Amino acid sequence: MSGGPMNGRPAPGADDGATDFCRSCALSSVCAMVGYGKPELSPLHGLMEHLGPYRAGEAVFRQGDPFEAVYAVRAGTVKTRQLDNHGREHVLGFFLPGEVVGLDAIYPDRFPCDAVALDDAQFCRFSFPAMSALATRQPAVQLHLFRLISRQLGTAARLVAGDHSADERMAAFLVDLGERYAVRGLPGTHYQLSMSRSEIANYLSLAAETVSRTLSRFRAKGLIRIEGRVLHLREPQELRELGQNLLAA
Amino acid sequence: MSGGPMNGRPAPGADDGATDFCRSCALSSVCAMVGYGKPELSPLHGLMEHLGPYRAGEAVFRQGDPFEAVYAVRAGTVKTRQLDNHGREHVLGFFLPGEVVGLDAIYPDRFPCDAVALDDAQFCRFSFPAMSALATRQPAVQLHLFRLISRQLGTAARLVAGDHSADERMAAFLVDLGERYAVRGLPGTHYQLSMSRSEIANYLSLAAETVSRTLSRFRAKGLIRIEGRVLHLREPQELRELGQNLLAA
DNA sequence: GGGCGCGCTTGACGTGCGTCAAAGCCTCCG
DNA sequence: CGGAGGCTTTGACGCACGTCAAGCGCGCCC
Repeated sequence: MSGGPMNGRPAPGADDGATDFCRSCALSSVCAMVGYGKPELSPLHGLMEHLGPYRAGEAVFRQGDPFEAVYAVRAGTVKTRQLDNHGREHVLGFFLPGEVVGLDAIYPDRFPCDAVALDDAQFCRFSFPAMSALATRQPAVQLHLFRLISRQLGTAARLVAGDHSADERMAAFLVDLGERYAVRGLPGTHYQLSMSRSEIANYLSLAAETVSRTLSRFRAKGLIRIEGRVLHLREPQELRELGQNLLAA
Repeated sequence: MSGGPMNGRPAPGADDGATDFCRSCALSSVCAMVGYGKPELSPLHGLMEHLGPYRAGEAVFRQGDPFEAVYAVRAGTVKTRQLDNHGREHVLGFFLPGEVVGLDAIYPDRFPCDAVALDDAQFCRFSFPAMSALATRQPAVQLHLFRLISRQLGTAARLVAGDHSADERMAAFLVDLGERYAVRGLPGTHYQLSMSRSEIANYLSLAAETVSRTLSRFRAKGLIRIEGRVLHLREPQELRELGQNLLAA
């Protein structure tokens, strides 16, 4: 399953083999609700459309853009980032295939951050008005959306709470990424870090040098193995304990 | 206005004079929608009920409790906190009158944290199933709820992003509190800190000593004045600049 | 009223991580 | 194939903030 290549650019609404992938998407229930895979129905038209591919570095949306839709990652990886009034970048998060970007834009009605592809990436764009309308007719969809936003809120809160050492942060980051891949059916102990060290550092509020040192220390202890940008978690359990205060129960 | 005592324990659904206060509540539109203030309708029954008063230190809900309702602060102040697996407390947030606690419980369907009164406090408890049902019938309520959760998400994200000095954090904290009071129609430059120094410290990921020192320094610079637990912002603009990277635009 | 305890403040000291600097490695492009 | 520039690693050093400790003020309760 993990080896299945993503089809280049499937026709929207068609049963294109990507439904395999879609099963693990956070918005799959929305697509299912409107009859995805049954092209003859296809009320998906106007609700969802495919976007991309984007190249590494390209922006899907930008800070200040009016909010009209949320984006499910279909393939590749994205980061969200804000630029502060000194022009410094702050990485808010990384999003893997199956995850949803843009939920923090609902309130201000504008995107509070850029979303930038870290590698070749594709998206499913869900019109928010259309999805809201669907949600009023389908309580299950409404609840699903409530839960989706609430979940990100819980995650964010956990990260805010407490000052944590570089080791804790780094271990939690690696385990968290692994678990998020695992949820989508990919190997959770063997994955590609598509973000640079300094992006990781920025996200974790550390210096890039500290990230590098910490990884070296983890490697020396036999906790991980690194080959280029591919990461092996050799002692996931031990890493999990290191980062336990930052991780979900 | 700030001096007006809150009625002890008004009858649910009755127009009890608290409607004045209610105008500034984040869930006022929900109450308005079901005809609050028109006792003869009162479908509020089953949707909302009054809770309290609670004494300082009492818990409104606890980590692990099943999620059934969200709570709007009616009077007083609450903190939310988690206990990690070493038994250490992590303060997640403080909630003022008019603000809503418990939105992060929707996803896990359990409260991820305790909510503890910091002083005498009262609440409006909104049954979540009832509110969801209302939301499917009233798209405006649905949107309002989406926005409410999304707003907290944006706030949390801003706090996560970046490592900030004690001065930045502290200044942002004070200004933020002031602005939140101001939104509810209370003086934003002259308010009571109902939380202890160590609770502030915990929330900001600082040591209590650092909070104390930072406040002393602010006082020495003439930025604030402190009388007991009452705080005056004497140079709100300067404080705002100090903490600008942590504050909303 | 008097003593006890807790919260707050202030000082002295230690340390984790940021900063600066230099060197190795990979990629891309001429 | 070779050079340049960016990413990564590693070392040396300094600083902001945590930790430890002592003293103070206030409220609470006996």
